[in-house]
Amino acid sequence: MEEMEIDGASKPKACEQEKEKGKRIVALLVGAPASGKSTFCENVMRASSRPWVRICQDTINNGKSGSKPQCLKSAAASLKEGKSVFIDRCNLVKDQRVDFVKLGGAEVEVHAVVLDLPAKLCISRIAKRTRHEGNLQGGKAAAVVNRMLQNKELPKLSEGFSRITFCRNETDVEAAVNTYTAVGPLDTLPRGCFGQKDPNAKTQLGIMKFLKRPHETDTQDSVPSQPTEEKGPLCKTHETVSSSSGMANQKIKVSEDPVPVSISQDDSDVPTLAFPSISTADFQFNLEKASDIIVQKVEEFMDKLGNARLVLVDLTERSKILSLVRAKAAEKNIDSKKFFTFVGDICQLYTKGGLRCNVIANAANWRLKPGGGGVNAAIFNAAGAALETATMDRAKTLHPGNALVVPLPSTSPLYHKEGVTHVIHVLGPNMNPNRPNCLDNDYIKGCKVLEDAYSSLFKGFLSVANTQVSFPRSSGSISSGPSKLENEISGTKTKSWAPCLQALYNIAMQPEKHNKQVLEATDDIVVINDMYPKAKRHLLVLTRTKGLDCLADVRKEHLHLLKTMHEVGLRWTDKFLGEDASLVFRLGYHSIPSMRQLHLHVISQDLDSKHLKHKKHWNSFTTAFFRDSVDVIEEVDSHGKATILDDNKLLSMELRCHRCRSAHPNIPRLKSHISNCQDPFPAELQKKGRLVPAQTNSGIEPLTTFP
DNA sequence: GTTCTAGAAC
DNA sequence: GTTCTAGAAC
Repeated sequence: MEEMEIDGASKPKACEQEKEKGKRIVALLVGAPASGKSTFCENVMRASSRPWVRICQDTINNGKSGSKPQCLKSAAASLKEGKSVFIDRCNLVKDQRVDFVKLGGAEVEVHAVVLDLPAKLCISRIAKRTRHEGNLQGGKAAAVVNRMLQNKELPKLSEGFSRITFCRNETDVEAAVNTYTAVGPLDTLPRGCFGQKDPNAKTQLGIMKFLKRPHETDTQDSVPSQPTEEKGPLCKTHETVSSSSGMANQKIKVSEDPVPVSISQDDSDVPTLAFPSISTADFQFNLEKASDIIVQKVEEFMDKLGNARLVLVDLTERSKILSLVRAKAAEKNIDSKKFFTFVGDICQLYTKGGLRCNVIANAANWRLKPGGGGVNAAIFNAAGAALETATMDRAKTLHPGNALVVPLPSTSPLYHKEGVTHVIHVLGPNMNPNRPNCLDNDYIKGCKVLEDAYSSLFKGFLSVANTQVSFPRSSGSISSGPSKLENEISGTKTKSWAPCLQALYNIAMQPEKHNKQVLEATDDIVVINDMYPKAKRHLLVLTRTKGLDCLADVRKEHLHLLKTMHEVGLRWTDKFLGEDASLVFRLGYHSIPSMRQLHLHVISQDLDSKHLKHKKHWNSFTTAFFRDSVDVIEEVDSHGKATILDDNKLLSMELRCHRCRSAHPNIPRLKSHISNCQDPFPAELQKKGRLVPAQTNSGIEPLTTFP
């Protein structure tokens, strides 16, 4: 069909049909390692309507690094298919670029995008990438990056580029991403040099685009105003109620035309947290009590807010919680500039409501996963995969009363459409018996948890508000707070080991269906052998309580259960010790388990098993990551919850013998050591019955049992 | 949770 | 060349 040659050295000929497609683009990324080249490509490709292909020398060879000719060949082939290509390799000197420039022709224009970021930023990113490996990559990386940058030759138009974009900081990069994202299949970009390099440079499109009101942008997904498509109550409620009392709904007109009406120009820079009422929807928390708590907590935080604002949001003006809160806030004379209620969709506050909120709160579930309904589903939906990834990078679970601040990657639609820079997940108390951790109408506990939830939320917001400018400005003097670095997170990986994650849960729920594995079952617990024992004897005591998935979920009401599990575990150690008196046992929980459903490990301290293969296996049983059952019981008894040591460092710590504490370079050497080490266990372990030996040897305190 | 494997470490 | 690990994939 098409006749052009794919040999990189010969320029492709245009044929008539192709003119209709618009010109293809070869965009050479130019930048040091970790300057963000791949991220740039991914960010553009995620949202662009133009067919792009990223040609990455590091992965072109079936995921392995390949050669320049391979890249050239692949680029030519993609161009032939009508696609535009990103050349994702350093391209720091002219010689490395020249062959790619030759791909250009009548129907193919060649661009350079220069990610000329500070060397120290690239180096720190590399260090970050490899830090957990515990080697000295950081130092080496610094030398490599510095040397590469010393020899760099910035591209010039005279090399044959029709357009060069220089990015000197992350704001420039964002702008360039926006610019390239907006180039549709038939569009072209202005020719020339853009960015600070050229004094005659025109202002970059990207920044202007952002500063325009959203309906004016020409991004691919902006559609003509069609109010009939709107789903939320906003389209029915055209004007929010304003009361003449001290506390009012912010007076915003929402017309048929979804053009936002700014409250005032100044407001766009005010750090603003929009939050839904926590726990009052699906979790069925009493509205009166909830509104009291909201107002009380808002009042507490009022004088810490500075110029920041809090906005309680609900979908409908008939919202009971909004009117309750409004009335109570008015009663307390709370400054309505700093705190007000707002009717609208929390995912479209700016585009549909004209309200700028740089931070929004999500009424999350304990797993921090999308789904369910209501606000959680809506926010994850609107924010895209980037939020899910960014969230999972920070935490896997959240327990009631807590909040988790997640900087929103700039790739998220919520970021570029709504100006949301952070999402704060909050989990409140649950009064709905059909949801996990139901408090069974215990409002004493419930109110405490809800108070904690709002405190955590507002604290999280303040930490964000204090460290960043809420919205990009035209001046280019954007303060790049610490959170900016987080935009590096690239995000489409999703984890899908759900089936094995559920295995323990399934057994606990239906032990009768797992006869072969179950050693013992009562109404409260199930005992099984660990499927991959990490010692001669290793079994698990599972709770059968629904919604009790891990140690973080454990509260005082589970104290009796914890004691039962411990007693059952001890009973099994008796049996094993009768068979082999040389064994010593330890009973405890992993701080963050991999598998769902709270389970107590009962594990012999030989730690002699072919299944113990990795550092994290070893460290999960021999560092503070392993929480001794006796300690957990004591902590839950006295503080209502157990200490969770959720620190990846613990699992990647150096390998040390659990008896003599000597360090070993790798698992095989460690194993060979422990097979001979006869040292006594550390004194710490010999206290409080953390160790369970055959009999009470001298020096080891008697077992702790729980009546 | 395990398995697989590239590439680092030796 | 062989051993070992970390990370991806499942």
